[in-house]
Amino acid sequence: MIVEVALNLPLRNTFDYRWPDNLARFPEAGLQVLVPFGSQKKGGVVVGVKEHSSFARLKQVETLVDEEPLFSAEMLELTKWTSEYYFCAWGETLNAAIPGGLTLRLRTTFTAQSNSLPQLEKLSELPLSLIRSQAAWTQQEWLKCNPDKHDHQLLRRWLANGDLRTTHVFLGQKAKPKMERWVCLLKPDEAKTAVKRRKTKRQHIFEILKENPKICWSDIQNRVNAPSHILKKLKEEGFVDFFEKRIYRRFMEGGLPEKEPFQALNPEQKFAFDELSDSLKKGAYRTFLLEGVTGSGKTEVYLHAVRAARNLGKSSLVLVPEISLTPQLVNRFRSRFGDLVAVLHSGMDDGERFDEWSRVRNGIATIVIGARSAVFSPLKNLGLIVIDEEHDPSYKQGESPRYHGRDTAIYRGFAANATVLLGSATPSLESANNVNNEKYELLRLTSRIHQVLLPEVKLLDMKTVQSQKGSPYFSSELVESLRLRLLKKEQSIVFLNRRGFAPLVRCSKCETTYTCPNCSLSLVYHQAANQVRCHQCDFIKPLQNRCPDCGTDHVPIIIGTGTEQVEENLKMFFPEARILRMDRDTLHGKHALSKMHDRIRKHEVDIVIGTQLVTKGHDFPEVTLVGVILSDLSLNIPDFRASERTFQLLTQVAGRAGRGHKPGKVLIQTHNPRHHSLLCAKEHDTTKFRELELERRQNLRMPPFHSLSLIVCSSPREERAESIARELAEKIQKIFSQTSPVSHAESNSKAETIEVIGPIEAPMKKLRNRFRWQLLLKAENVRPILHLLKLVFESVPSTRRDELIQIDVDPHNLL
DNA sequence: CATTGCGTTGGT
DNA sequence: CCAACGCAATGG
Repeated sequence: MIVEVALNLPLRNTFDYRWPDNLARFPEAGLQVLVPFGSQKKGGVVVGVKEHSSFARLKQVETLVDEEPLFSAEMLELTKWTSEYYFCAWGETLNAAIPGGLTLRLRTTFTAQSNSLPQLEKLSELPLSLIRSQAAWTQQEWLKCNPDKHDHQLLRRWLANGDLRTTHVFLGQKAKPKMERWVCLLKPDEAKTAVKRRKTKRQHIFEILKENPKICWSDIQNRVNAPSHILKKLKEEGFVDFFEKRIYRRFMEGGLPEKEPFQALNPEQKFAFDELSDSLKKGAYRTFLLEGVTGSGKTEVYLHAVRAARNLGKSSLVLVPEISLTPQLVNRFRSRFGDLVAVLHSGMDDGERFDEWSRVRNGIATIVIGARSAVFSPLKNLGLIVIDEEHDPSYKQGESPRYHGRDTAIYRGFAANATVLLGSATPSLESANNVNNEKYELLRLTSRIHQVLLPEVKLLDMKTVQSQKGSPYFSSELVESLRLRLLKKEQSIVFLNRRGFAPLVRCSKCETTYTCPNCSLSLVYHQAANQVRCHQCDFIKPLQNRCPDCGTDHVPIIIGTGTEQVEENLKMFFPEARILRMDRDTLHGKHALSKMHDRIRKHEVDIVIGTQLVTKGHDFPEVTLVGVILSDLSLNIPDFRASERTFQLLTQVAGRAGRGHKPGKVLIQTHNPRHHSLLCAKEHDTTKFRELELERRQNLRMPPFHSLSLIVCSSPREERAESIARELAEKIQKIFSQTSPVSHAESNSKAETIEVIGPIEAPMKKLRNRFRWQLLLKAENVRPILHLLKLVFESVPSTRRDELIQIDVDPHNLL
């Protein structure tokens, strides 16, 4: 038999291998295997089994990793669709679909072929001592010695001359099932040697076993001191037997939360639920968009829908943006469904994630709640998919495979005849448009539960409003409102979507702003560390009183503001207030975010200042004021989605105000008080915003009315990035002209026309020392674009080792 | 992506 | 003359 294997490489094709007889089982699609590849070995997944191959000389599969397929037919189909739609290698998607701990690990070892390697003494110190001490060493050990350029050169020469050989050893997977040893009683101790006054340990063990005929080894050890040799003896004598039992590591602290009853639904929730329940019963694919303001009880609808699916014997998948995946949310599900819930997110370690994933695969857990990649979780008999905060940009993966979690989930739902429920207070325009097109059905929750009113929103025009003494970034009205909340012992949130102290640093002499040496970006000043940092790469430099450009000693000028500075200002205005800054710089450790949420809920802080992090997470009932500083930041980004993003951020953060019984107030400081994003956010008018923005998008010929794909060419050399992009553009033009007159006429029908924008320099011209040029493809439909991409990349354009062509279908970041 | 082989350059 | 490097192809 011959198998087709998909490898985790950016290659469009699969590779055929012979299936040797000595493997433990017959070939089957979905099995994970280790195969020889060129002079190396690679992990891969069997995606097809066949009898003939068009290749004459086939190598054979080397190792079968597990006797059970890692992927079901359904998952193979879903990952295949994902890689075709997002134009990436199947193997890459397969790799993204499994928990990281299951990726196959290989070790490369170098072995010296003779006692003396030529020119050994030329090595630098550390590598030399390594090689002197051992004749074989691993690549890891070698890299640990920090070999320099010449050391690498020498190594390569040895390999070329045959002085050194490399071998690749298969190490298996990092994550392994955790086993526990159990003891079970086979027969009671006949010889009742109860002569002695004190119980022997042996008798004690028998007593325990009499109570619990099957018990964990460590439980016995906890109750009887050091019984391991006694237990071994008992086994030899045939009284007991040992067996191994798999245990599942859990990320959640503590046990299960207390069981909580389902809340009664209000009429709107009930209507939405009935629709969902109806659809679940019919078992045909349908997608609903549940639009409901913050606090309108969307989660309760999700919970009821999950229960309805469960009552039908169906499993449920709940997708949530990474940062809203807090214990509060998870506990709401766990308090209703207990251990049927599996949680998958990036904060877990490999073992935990592997175990949660295994619980899903083994059918122990039938409800998954997780971030983007959970869309690939191995649920069987899927009935319901919920995508919470459907509009959230974090659903789009920034690196290959560049899939959109929501759109992939919808495809999965379609393929599985499931009911899909998208939830948001501020639906994406894509989804809004799909409602208009009748692809989705709209469900609405218009009132906040407990009759809480929507907060009053006020726009403060920073051009006319009086600003606070001491800080040009605060209006006196915001400061006074904050003061009032402090007096009333109520909480406030100040939102500013920029971290650090100040976004610009300038030399007072030559007036140049400090820029990142690796990226075309300004360096951001961070006061706590007295450093300037690049927010795109890892560049960090202490701030010195010497200009890096002109070299003169001077005091740098700091321009603009960030969360760090706002925190400092607030401390100055309100020395006695308890202030919490919440941004990526204050977030340390895996439970940091939920700890901060806890502190806010316990009213241990008065004012929270933060970036987007404060817009998510769960309700803080005591917050009655939200202030937004520089609300125009997201508006000024040169991206067609800037106004959508701004509207969503403002609505989201405004929704933080007034969730308890006290009415909330929102103050938005802006320089664009007439912009529709701000005006609609002020009026809580998502419908109007949608209408205006959809019209704008139609005029711009942008999504959701047109489909985009972005091709980014990057190289350390600027002219190469440009020439690759130009080469691609030429190739595209050639394909356009080659299309035969007939099909060209067809393709000239409006729906098939593809517009090529570029090649142009990317807005962020340089990133991490790579220059970037881009091409944007635009058409009314994705299909012709995908077809074109296929033709263009049929023959791979020649790129060098350090050059890249990245393709992003439905891009969400055009910078 | 990593490796390999080939043709060029460049220095001895 | 070989070594070093850039470049393109290849992997089953």
